[in-house]
Amino acid sequence: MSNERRLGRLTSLLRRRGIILPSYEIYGGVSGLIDYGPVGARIKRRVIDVWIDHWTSVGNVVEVDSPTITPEPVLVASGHVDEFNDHMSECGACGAVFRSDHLLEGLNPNPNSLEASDLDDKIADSAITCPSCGGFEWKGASPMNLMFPTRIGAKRGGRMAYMRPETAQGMFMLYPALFRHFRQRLPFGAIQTGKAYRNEISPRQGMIRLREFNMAELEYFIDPDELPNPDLGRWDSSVSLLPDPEGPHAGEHSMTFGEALGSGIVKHPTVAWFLALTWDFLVDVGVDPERIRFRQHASTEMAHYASDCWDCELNGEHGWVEAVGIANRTCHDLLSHQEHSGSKLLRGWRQFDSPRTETMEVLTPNGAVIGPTFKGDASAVADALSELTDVPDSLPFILTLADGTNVEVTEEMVTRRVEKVTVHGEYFTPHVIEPAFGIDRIIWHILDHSYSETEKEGKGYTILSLKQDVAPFDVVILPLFDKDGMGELARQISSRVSSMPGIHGDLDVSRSIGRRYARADEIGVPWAITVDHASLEDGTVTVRRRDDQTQVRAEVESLLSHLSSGTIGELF
RNA sequence: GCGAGUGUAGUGUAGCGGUUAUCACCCCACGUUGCCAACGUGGGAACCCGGGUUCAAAUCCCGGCACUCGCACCA
Repeated sequence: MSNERRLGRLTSLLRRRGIILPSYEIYGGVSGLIDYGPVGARIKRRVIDVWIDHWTSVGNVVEVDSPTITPEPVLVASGHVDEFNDHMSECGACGAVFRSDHLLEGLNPNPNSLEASDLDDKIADSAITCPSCGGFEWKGASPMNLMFPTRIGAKRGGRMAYMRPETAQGMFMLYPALFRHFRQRLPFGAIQTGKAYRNEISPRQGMIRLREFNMAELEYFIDPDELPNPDLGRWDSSVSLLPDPEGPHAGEHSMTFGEALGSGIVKHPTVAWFLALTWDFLVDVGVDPERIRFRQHASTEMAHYASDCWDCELNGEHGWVEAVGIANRTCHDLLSHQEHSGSKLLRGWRQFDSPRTETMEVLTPNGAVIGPTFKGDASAVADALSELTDVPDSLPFILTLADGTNVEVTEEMVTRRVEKVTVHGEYFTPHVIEPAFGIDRIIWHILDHSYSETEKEGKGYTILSLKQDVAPFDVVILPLFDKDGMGELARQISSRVSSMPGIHGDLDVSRSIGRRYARADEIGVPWAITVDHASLEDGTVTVRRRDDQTQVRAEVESLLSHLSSGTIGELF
């Protein structure tokens, strides 16, 4: 079976069986948008459920949910409005499109900060020709915003907004509530799953680059001065790491997460811990461990907010694809939101082990002199004195007020004193470690890695070996024939299975038994229960295991209890 | 966004100016069948969208949309 067509056959299967399909197909389809069909939606739901369980079980992580519509100022503060507004120049001769600032690379100190007209002028002044055809017929530079703009409010007065390009900002907005929820004690984290939107120029590769996609992000807030000491010993197998190609460890390494942290390749212990937890999650949902690797961003490709960034890449039909990004965003976001919004709630409190007594020299203003001397400015002078950190050794001296004016402060105006203050702690801006998961890309690789084309009695046979946790159905119930009461018994069992919490069963009565096994194998149902003639007499059924197609006979009651406890495997 | 190629039932395809639009899988009903895509009979389902050329268009031309590949883009 030819390997280059495997991608096509897998895509056909996904469409045929209602897993992944193009959106709005009867209207011609829209590039970059996909539907999860009846089977795919179930897989997606379960992948997300596993993800939420995985992170909330860390303990100090809670789930939140915030809007996808985001007011512009939030995204100005986060840097997305600038970062997503690259100007593009189009060659009028050959139609090629380039980033305007890339054309000016090396000719202008900071081309990224220029307006469209400035860019056009610079390109004209520098006589830059089209790298593609050598022509000189540039059309005007125009901004290409990768966010979907919208307005909040009807008619003209609406506020400018964008569909969120990531879920993270919503969690930063909730920081004050989280800080209260966790009783003002770091570290803690918030997770959120949901849609994010990026108006990609040309989405390609099926569900790898989408315009509307499913993200799952954790923002984990830490005190940068407290380095945790996570126990990485339980991850004892080696993983593939590709450190910064411009750094001292360039090249591919195979080592444990503990070794990666110990050697300094991974800089922060929390980052190392999250790399390990990410690996666990991916393996749990059925990604092939041999096709996972972690790649560190070079400092030149780092996102605008990150100080250390690792991509978790998965290998499949589209090559190595970034599926998870784990970034140390430091205090960038909270600090920027603090500056833009003026809020003082975006900080943590660091309690000292024991209160510190600090003695400091202060100059206490002498109102009787300052008042008459400075009149209206007197209170500004008093304020400036109280904020003085370095008290001058000698008087008089020149004091700079908040509005920038300088005044002379003489001996009579102040009293020099030594003050003792007891400080119990200090405010700081927490740092954020963010694992961001592209759910669609992960689902793609689960499907890719689970899809196997085998032979059965000389004919091609397809199995999707999904883990039970992410399979669309836990079990399919099949009467051997839909007659003699076998169909009725199967329906009874099916309705009992359906009432079991967290268990999904499917009933299939049409066509031959072999065909129904094949249909179930093709969408990854791990177990099949068959009701046959013996079932009518002694209350037993057969249980078939998808992965090796073996069957055992079991009592219905015992089978159902194994099903609810997730231990069907013990029957074999 | 540019260039090239490709769009036919749910899937894979044949047809390349005039066919009742081919074949297979598929799906449904009935029959048959004592466990792995069995069989019989009957049935269902398609020319991407819009314009043009022509007596006649799935077929030729133009535009749009989508997919694949290359270039560019991918915070």
